[in-house]
Amino acid sequence: MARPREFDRDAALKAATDVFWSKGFAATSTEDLVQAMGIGRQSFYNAFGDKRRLYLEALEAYQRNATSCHIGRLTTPTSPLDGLRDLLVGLIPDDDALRCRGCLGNGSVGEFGITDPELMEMRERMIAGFRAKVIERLREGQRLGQIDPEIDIEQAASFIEITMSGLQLAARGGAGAQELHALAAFAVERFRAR
Amino acid sequence: MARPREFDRDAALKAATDVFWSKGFAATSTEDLVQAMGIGRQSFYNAFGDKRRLYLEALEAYQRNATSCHIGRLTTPTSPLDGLRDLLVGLIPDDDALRCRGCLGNGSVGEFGITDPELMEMRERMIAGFRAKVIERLREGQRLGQIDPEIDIEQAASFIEITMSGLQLAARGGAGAQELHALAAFAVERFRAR
DNA sequence: CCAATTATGGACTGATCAGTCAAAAACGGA
DNA sequence: TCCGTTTTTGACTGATCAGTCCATAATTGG
Repeated sequence: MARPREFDRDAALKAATDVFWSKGFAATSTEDLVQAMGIGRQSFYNAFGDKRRLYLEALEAYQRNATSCHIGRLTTPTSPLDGLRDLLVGLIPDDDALRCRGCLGNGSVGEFGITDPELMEMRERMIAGFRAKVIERLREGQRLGQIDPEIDIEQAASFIEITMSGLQLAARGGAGAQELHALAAFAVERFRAR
Repeated sequence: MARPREFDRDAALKAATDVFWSKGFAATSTEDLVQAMGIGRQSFYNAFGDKRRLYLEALEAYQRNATSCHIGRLTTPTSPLDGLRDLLVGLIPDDDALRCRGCLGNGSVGEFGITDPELMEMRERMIAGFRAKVIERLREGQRLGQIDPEIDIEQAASFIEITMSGLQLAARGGAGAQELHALAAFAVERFRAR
């Protein structure tokens, strides 16, 4: 019916994601993008709309994937506290080049703050399911007597979230893998019942 | 000897800081800056070098001031745990417009990561004294039996730092003052000896 | 009052920005 | 083979970017 697209859309999206991830939105030019994606300018606009739409699509796919990984790490271990530790430790890649990119989602918060309603809507949409899983695991930990029964679960969940942000921002700032892994374990240990 | 400058350099620097703080480096144009600073273009370049030098100067002054405020809050209360709580709670302004700007230093980490050696040097220089004060207060807390003696002080200090980052990033993302104050208190409470 | 020096305002620079246009090319269906 | 549709290519757009130039203004020491 029509000429087929020559490039792999998903691969191009991934390449674009990597550029945004490393450099942020504002510092990334469309030239950077088409270069990294290996496609022509018009193909770029045909397939992805414009720079902002591409960013939104990249961020959405990134968050979806990241959340799924997080939930996997959180729920796989038998013990709730182990799950929480795997969640936090698993945020921090051993590979320097990966780790020092930090988190695209946090980058988006830092760059746009509350200025973009569409981004805020996306954040809320993405966080909800994940947060529910964290709460579930925290409750389970309290039920098993592994987590301090004095702790307020909602606050603990928020605390896990900001700890994730803090770890990832430290990673972007150049902190070492070993140090951050230890710090992740330290944070989880603060929940343990004694 | 020569014509005196007509504007207040410190006030102009403060105005520039506010713009960088809200929008980040890349998204701020020199036009934004001269507008906010209320000075002419040439005066801008005469007095501050260029956009990057101005950013470095703004960030340095910001960090110096912020660190001094943090240390004040940390050391004023008699009780170490109260000092740590004041430190974290004091990060979060009640005023919405202030709070949702987050922290310029964290913004710089998010925007530049490890790509700018001059920024990394500044970060290390700024963190050192503050971290020492946190460690001092933590040790005092352990000595007084207020802080869990099992806790490793170095890790606890790093943990305080990432908690600060996490809180400020959440503030930039639009989290409420009450929620973040409670979260700050929650974090400190994790240290208490029982 | 003049000379030296610095500050100011506004026009100007080439580079880069995001995004568009038009024509050629590659396909499937008739 | 030819048509309708979409992709590709590369040139092109006006806007904005960071930074400079220059003529004029304001100041102080001589």
